[in-house]
Amino acid sequence: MSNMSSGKDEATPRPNELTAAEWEVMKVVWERQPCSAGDVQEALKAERGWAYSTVKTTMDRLAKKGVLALKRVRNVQLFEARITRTDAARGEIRRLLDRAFDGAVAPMVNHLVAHEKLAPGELAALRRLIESAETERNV
Amino acid sequence: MSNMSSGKDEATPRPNELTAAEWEVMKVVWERQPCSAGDVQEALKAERGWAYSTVKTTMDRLAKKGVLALKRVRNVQLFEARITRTDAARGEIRRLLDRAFDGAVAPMVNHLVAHEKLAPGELAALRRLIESAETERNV
DNA sequence: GGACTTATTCGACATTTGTCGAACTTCAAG
DNA sequence: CTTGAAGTTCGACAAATGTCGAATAAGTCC
Repeated sequence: MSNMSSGKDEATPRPNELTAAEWEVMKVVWERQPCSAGDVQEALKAERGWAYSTVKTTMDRLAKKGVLALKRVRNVQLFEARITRTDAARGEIRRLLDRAFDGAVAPMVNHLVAHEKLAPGELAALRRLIESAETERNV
Repeated sequence: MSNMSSGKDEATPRPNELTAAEWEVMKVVWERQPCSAGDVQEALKAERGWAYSTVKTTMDRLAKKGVLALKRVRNVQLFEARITRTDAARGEIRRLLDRAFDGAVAPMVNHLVAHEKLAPGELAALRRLIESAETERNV
């Protein structure tokens, strides 16, 4: 017992988990890929005061992890995401789900709805979303 | 500028974030607190093969962080949680929310409902939960 | 070609986390 | 008091993360 997903291993044996810093740069990459380390550093200069090398190191590690693809054009390296933001989010959620909610989705959503602030309209939107999900199931 | 905190630093300046290992021991503590490091090690012996010192170190760090309270009884130390599991979950969710969803709750719930597997009944339960939340708002 | 501007490469360092083992302190008994 | 078992303290270590700066390599322009 205690197994996992039915075999389907590709180039990413271990789940793609991004660290805080990695998320920061990935967000920029997803927005303006393909882009160079300089582009990202530029974009983040305001919020984070990261030095070029900090950003570059993070991106290199990301590339080593297979999260970013890299190709050179002239003397510049252009990075592109190998995973979508949704994929990354899913990995993150899985981790949280396992760590804090023993893998159960419902309790987590429950917690979100019960303890986090949701704008009035968001609740309605969520209800609609769930309703459509239910309908989908019953079709 | 940027920062004039009306001096109010106590024991928990920064949000309580627990690491994977810490969650593991905290889950046990929440279940059978007050308890000793030995108790926790015992309880986790099956799943994790952790040595006593591993568990103890983790608990000490937790205590240092202020997440666990400690009192001695004779020559034994008994630990007790200073935060509830819900608090911890909230901290975890906040972190994920900020990291991956730019702080927006709705997109996260959306993702959960749309991409994670939910048992048929769970959707209904969730819908009910949301409905009651909506009602609460309108009362 | 030389001077500049840009990127890139590498290696470093401080922290945090995951994991321990060895040495030492206490108690309760014999 | 002597002996153990049970518990505690400390210090270590490797790997992962956050962050850089200095030394290099590559183009660009006159």
